[in-house]
Amino acid sequence: MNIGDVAEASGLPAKTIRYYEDIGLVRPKRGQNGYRAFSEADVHKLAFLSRARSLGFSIEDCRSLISLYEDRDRASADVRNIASDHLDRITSKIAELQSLRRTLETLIHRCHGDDRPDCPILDDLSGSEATQ
Amino acid sequence: MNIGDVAEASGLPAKTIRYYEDIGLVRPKRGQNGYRAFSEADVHKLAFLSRARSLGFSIEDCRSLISLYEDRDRASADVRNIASDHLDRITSKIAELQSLRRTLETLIHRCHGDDRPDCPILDDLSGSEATQ
DNA sequence: CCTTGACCTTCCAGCAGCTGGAATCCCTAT
DNA sequence: ATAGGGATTCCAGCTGCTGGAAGGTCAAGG
Repeated sequence: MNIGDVAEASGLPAKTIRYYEDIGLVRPKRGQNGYRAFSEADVHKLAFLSRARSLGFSIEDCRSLISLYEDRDRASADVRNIASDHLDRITSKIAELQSLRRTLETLIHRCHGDDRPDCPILDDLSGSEATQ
Repeated sequence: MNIGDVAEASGLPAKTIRYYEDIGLVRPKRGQNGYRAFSEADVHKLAFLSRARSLGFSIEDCRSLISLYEDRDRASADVRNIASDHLDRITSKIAELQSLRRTLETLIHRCHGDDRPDCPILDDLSGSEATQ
């Protein structure tokens, strides 16, 4: 299977697949013409990567997940730990963004948003203590 | 004022301040010794940047915000638009992360997390349709 | 006067995870 | 023979810094 077909099958751009080869996530064979020749297992792995990346796992997480996937003697706890850590990071990111959102909402709410220069948003940014 | 003092005063690392000069956000003068010589206005601007960045505004947003800040004839609507767009981006990012979080929570919840290899998380990633 | 140490300078490289583009090669069909 | 649609490599760039090397500067102490 050539890279274009694999791209279609896995949902990843060809560029990304080449990149994944670069960093050692997949190791397709090569034909006589120098083209990458992907096996079904390669395609499956790339689909796995596509799904894991879409769930926000880092490349390094993906590396670990794949090696666990390929290890028939794995402990599911190892997988769960990776996922839990990831979940924790997402949870704190959400909290952080929600805090930003609250602040921004307050500032935007206070600003008239008309053609006059008076602006509580800029006041806040410039450190004027005009809170209220 | 030397860069170290400004770093302290603005809350930005010296490296970052140099970087901001590189990309034209500040333009401190230079002393005979080649050291950057920051004015009070520079320090104020850097504090502004520090605050704006901590609110998640992009560098390009900051550029716009600063030019609005320095424009006495600005319309507060322009400021508010930048902030609103930013807020929208944050809001959709939050939604995206929350959706990820729900998925991950479900998967993690289903996984025993013991020393056996059986793992619904990997099943999901590998595309097995074992939903349930 | 010399040294030490804390500062400052520039420049180059690297982080994550791709993505775009150029130059070139290969394969198939007409 | 040629045209097109693949494929290949390699280099650069995105965001926003950050670390590190190699060197210049300054103030204080011996």
